[in-house]
Amino acid sequence: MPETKLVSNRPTGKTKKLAREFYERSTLQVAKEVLGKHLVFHHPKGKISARIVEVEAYIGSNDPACHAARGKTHRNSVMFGPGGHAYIYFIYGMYHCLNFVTEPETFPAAVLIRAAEPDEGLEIMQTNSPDKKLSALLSGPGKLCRAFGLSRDQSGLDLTKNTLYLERRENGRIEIGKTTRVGIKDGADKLWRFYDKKSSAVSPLRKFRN
DNA sequence: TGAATGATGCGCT
DNA sequence: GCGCATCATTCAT
Repeated sequence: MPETKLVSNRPTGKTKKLAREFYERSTLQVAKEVLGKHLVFHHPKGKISARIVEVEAYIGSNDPACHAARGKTHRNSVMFGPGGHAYIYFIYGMYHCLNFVTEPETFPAAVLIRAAEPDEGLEIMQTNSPDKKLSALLSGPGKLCRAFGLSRDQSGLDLTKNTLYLERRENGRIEIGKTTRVGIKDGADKLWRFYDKKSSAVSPLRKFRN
């Protein structure tokens, strides 16, 4: 968890950055409210941002699909810490997934960021990704991390600092769709996947119930 | 248009 | 060794 030294070009004064209190609440609540927020990453090559449109909740040791279900390990230890940190893990030999740790310290839970709409830093993302089409750049958790250049090296980053964080840039309501989570075996009954119904950037439709 | 599969490497039993 | 919070490709309908 290196604290990358990068200069923030965020304007001083009134900040839109979400604070610790946003994350240290009920995971389902945080998951729904993350929709429409902007994910910002100060990549070594420049600023990248995207509007989050699809998430999933993984909640505590009683959720069999949650990485914390079988206790604390080196990999998942970030989830047991305070909310407002990044939990990034390596999966399927070639992809990474980005999560925001939620709930107060010792309660292991997180929100998986599954898809977003590209905003700033398009060229950087296109350089990082073999995909050139904007619509496909961030439409899936593995692709999102690849385009952003996020890996385990960034796991544990404090989202209240200036490298990786969330911003509130819009007001108004979002029409939220609710389905089962993708790609899991246990806990598949829970409707803990949330997405912006108006967005076309959600991950490819597989077999969702609603 | 949807199901099946291979790629690829780490974390944990 | 086995399984995995994925994705792109291949093959069948």
